[in-house]
Amino acid sequence: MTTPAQGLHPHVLTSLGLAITAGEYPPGSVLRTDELAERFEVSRTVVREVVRVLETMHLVESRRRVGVIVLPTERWNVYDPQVIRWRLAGADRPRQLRSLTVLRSAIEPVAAGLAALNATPEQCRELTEQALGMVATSRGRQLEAYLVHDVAFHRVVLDASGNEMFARLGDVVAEVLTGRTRHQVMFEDPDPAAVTLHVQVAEAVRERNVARAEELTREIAFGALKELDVLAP
Amino acid sequence: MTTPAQGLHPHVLTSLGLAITAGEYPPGSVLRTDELAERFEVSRTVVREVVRVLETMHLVESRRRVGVIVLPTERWNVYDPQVIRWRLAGADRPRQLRSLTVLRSAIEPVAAGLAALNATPEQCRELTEQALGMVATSRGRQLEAYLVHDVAFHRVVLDASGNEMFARLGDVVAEVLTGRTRHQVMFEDPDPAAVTLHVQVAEAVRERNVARAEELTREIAFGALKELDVLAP
DNA sequence: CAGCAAATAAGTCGTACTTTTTCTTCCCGG
DNA sequence: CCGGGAAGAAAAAGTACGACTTATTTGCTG
Repeated sequence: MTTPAQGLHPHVLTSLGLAITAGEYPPGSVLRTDELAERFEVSRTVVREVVRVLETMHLVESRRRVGVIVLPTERWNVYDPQVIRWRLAGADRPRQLRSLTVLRSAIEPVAAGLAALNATPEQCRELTEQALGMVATSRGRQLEAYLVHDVAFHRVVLDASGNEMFARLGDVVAEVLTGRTRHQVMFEDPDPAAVTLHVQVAEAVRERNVARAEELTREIAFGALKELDVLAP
Repeated sequence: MTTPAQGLHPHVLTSLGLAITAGEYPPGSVLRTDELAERFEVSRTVVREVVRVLETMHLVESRRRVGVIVLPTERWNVYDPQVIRWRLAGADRPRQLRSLTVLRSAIEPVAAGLAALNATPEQCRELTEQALGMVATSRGRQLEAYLVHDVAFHRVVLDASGNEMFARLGDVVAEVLTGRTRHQVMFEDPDPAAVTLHVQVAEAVRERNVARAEELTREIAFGALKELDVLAP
């Protein structure tokens, strides 16, 4: 139940973070620092630091004479990679995966367009390489190897966009892709059409074809949405 | 120079956060906790909590026997509202505003499309109301009042999308719009074309016209990009 | 060059004290 | 007799300080 922990703070932080994001403490619940200190067998100092961190994630709010109050989901800092990881580990993983995939479908086409505008030759090369890697590993149950190339590909696109907000979404995309491979129904080899699309995106970026890079990426995103049946019934 | 402060922790946090995001300590700089404690005239306890918070924002990294190391920009949690506010207060405000506007241009059209699909009657009403408010305040130097409606409008769209990742971007959009009004060259009344577009978006959402809502919002975003000349020279 | 020893700064702990906020109680006036 | 408000008590977070632990680096020595 408890994480192995190297360092007390990380241990308590992940334990509490997981518990809260899992809905173990409904919004409005009140925790007390010394109660937590006792429960985790650490000093109040450690608990306080953890609470401060959870507070910046807007998972909780600390009020004098009251305690540490769990905040409703709408307040949570859902872009915090740690929060994302916690939530993906929990029960509403599917819902979370949908939200994030919709986000991807909005961001990645635009990012790809910008990448076609801004990618360095090195990035173009890297992109092509990863796309070819995807082709090479797309058959014969090499899902793990395929995943590595897939993640790398999307990361390069986001980086090459030249927009830092997009670039920082690399981790999120990585989580989504990893989650999909490992937990979704993906006994089959990847869709050949998707693989082809990736190769074509690499091409489009190399040829500085903004509209085409954007449109092709839109198709990839569309595929991902279909896979999770986010689309209307 | 120092913030008024209600509570030591917030004071030290904002001071240090602002200093770091302003580039006052270049990446790789090393701070020591008791040096900071002395400088801010607070106990090491408070400094440690602050450092822990800055650590979750990936502004710094704390290493034993070394100290607190300032991380490079690429590591920063640029989606953290606090970090955004700090950076918008600093020198690279223009660059920041561009990044965020590009992000908006990717997100908001998709959000508007989803809003057309998912908005409640109440949200449709709210949307129309804000759009009309924009019309009413778009002439005669009522920039502040106009801003209120503009912010509210975009917030409703993001909320109505039904996607929590989009919804949480409301604050970011608010910051961008506020920043634009207050610091950009905006002595003129708002562009009438933009105002009309907002009214039309409200219409499209009400009529459940997904494609039209998306396309109109894309035009709004395009206008915002043009305003900051993000577009290619 | 390997390995050991010392120095250093963060990590942890316990306790004492302060401050803010809320709950209780009691008194006064209506 | 009841309501309201002020004074007081209580509870929990916020802050401080000092002692001790532990990991890591540096540098010395064999």
